[in-house]
Amino acid sequence: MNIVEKTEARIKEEIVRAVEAAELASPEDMPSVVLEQPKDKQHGDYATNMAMQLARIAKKNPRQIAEDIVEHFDKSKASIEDMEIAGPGFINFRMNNTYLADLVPSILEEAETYGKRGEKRNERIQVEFVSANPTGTLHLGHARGAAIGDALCNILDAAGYDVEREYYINDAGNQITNLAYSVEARYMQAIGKEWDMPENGYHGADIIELGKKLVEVDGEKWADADKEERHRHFRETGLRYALEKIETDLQDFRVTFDEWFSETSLYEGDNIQEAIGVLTEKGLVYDEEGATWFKTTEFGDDKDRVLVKNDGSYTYLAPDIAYHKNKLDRGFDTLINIWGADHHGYIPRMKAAIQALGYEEDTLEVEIIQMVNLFENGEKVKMSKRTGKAVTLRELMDEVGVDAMRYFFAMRSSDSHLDFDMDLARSESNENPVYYIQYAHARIATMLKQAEEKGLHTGRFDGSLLTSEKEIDLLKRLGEFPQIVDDAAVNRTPHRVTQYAFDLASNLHSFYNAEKVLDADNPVRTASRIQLMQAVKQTIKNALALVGVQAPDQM
RNA sequence: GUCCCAAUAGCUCAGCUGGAUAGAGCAACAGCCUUCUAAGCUGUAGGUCGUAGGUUCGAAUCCUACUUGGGACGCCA
Repeated sequence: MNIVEKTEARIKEEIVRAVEAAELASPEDMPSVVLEQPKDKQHGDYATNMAMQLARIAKKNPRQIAEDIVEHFDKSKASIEDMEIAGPGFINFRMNNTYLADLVPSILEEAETYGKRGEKRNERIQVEFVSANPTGTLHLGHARGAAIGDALCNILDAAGYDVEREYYINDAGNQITNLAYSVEARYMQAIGKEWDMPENGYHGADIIELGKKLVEVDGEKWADADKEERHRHFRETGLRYALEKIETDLQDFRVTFDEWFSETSLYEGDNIQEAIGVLTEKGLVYDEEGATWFKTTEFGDDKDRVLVKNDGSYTYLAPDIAYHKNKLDRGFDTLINIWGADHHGYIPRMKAAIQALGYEEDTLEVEIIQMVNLFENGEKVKMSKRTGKAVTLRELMDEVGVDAMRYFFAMRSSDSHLDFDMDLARSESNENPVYYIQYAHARIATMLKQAEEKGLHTGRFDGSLLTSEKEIDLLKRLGEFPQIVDDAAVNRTPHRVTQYAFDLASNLHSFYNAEKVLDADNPVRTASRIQLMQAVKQTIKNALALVGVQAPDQM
């Protein structure tokens, strides 16, 4: 806990104590204390609505309750200068804000761990995201999923959860067979044979290229090879090639995974039969019209779902249930799946599976990522100019850079559609929030460098000199950071962090224009402000790191 | 037809699990560089929170119905 959190906790404790002392509520009836920072500074530094919450319990007028609380409140318990009752019964606290300056040395000491929770929560969370089929390149939907998923993982980790990132490789279905046949066809064509592409083949240029490459590597040795062996080979190489490409794209996008989980591995073990077995034992499986069904309606789904088709093969759901059983068997407390909006209809049956396997419905959380629309020159970009197909993650990365993409994709609540303005993302101006924030960081870097050149960089820190309005604003903002991270983690809302970085940058720019840091005539204040700047710089960097954005020292 | 998400300033969006006069950014208007990066700052203007009900001390927030936009409703993955 930093000094701000400690102070807030102390105020809350004292509110509870005062309520009890005034005999307004017993401990059982005690509402949870809400302490908020009023939007309007006129209302003080903190406010609580406790009196209103108690109105029903104490059966008294809220303003009268507020007076009782204030009467029994010991102001010396926290750095409280003044209290007042306002509006319908708010109690406003005006703080003696000098305590805030203690933040600076503590942030500098914590450095890159500032914002991170000290103690672990002992909760293991697995986040599965991207999981794009290995049959093509990653497009923008995957990119947003990757940006939000990775940011969420960073945030959960910072908030004290044990996090594992996983990518589920759909390497077992028909699509992979099609991929194998497509690679085979391109290989054969590359050595001059007439060979038709499969009906649902992948016609992308990359597969043509792969065909040629395989000829370079192996010559014509596969032309007359045993059919089964040949198919296995093209299947494996096609897969490996596609996965490598995906992994490279993601790495360049600064997203890495702890685990790449293969669907095929579920088939190799007895996992799918086992999972179906568990459901069968519970009487949740039946046969009808030659297929095997899972009674998902028992758990609120619209209709029951097929597990085994009448041709004996599994639907997608069957291995997916086995997969989730596997995840649960690995001992995670919570599973978070990040899915595109087009998969939301799948949630009820997957939640049904989780419950059928004997777990609480909430053990699985599904975060739905809404669609991305690209805009350029004010117009919607439907297709890539280069390929005529959907714009890929790689293309956009080349166009606007990773920082802009990571920030833009994470900056909106995930359940709201995202309009991605390419001109804005590329723009090097204050309109672009990424530049705005990075510029704040770079500005500080410049100041620090000059301070060093002028020999002003060393000196005693005296927090009592940081009392201007802008300095207090900055300090308050700095103090919020751990709580923001915590909120973003608990509510699964990474955009809170992008928002915070922007607000902090805004406070910095505002301070910068109002006050001068480097002042040779005032070395102690200069040293104190330099350390404040270092704390701001560190915090901006930490916040950006959570969402995968770099913090350069110069622009 | 059923289900999910959205609807807040001209535009793009926040709104911290029900609180005070609903906030940012952009666009508009008016200012600020002999001073640490003007890629910045300060100010003004801009709102019936989609509509209608309901819940209560109090609703953008919770409930119901409706309207509009997007998506999903396979023995595809």
